[in-house]
Amino acid sequence: MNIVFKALNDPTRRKILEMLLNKDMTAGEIVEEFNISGPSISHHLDLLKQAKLVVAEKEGQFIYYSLNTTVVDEIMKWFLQFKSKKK
Amino acid sequence: MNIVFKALNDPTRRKILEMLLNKDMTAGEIVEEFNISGPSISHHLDLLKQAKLVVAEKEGQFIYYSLNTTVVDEIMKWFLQFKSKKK
DNA sequence: ATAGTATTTAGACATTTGACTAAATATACA
DNA sequence: TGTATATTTAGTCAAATGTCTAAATACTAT
Repeated sequence: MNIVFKALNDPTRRKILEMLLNKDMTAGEIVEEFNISGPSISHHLDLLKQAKLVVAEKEGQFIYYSLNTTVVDEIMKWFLQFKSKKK
Repeated sequence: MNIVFKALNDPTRRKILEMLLNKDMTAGEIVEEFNISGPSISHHLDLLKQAKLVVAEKEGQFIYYSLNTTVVDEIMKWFLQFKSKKK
């Protein structure tokens, strides 16, 4: 839980998640979308991976990143308790 | 948006939100629930206030904190785009 | 007015974070 | 084998974060 909120607490990482909504991407393709060095993006991807928000799959010399939306369900559950609050 | 994710990225602050689900509380009452100094809790409350996740209302010498769940709707919307992802 | 309670503000400090460059690893291909 | 490409790991550094104590502010009541 902690790690998920941490992973989401960064605009770059949230942007990456949104980009992956459209299509799976290699680390290199993701890097091209930002004015941030490769190693920095790699670090962001690592955090997203730790939070299980993305999955990495090696394909030849590329590594494809894709969304793993199952963790979103868990987070949503946490938020839902606030939605059902009686006023 | 940024400030909301930031506010949520701390176990103490999330715990405070959960506590406020049950009842409105004064800063002092909240402090009693943690092994953290008053000023530190005050700072956490300030962040939650900035994110508009809580509302503070002065009542005599006390300040009552209560949930403001409308921001939750906005966050939920952000998460929903990932729920509707086709596989 | 004075003292006591509730809370915040200010300032200091250690830890965490996000960025960078340089180096390491892994794969592809000539 | 040797070189180019893709990506990560390692190490450094400045800025942000969470904690604390001390001091300031605001209200209550004697």
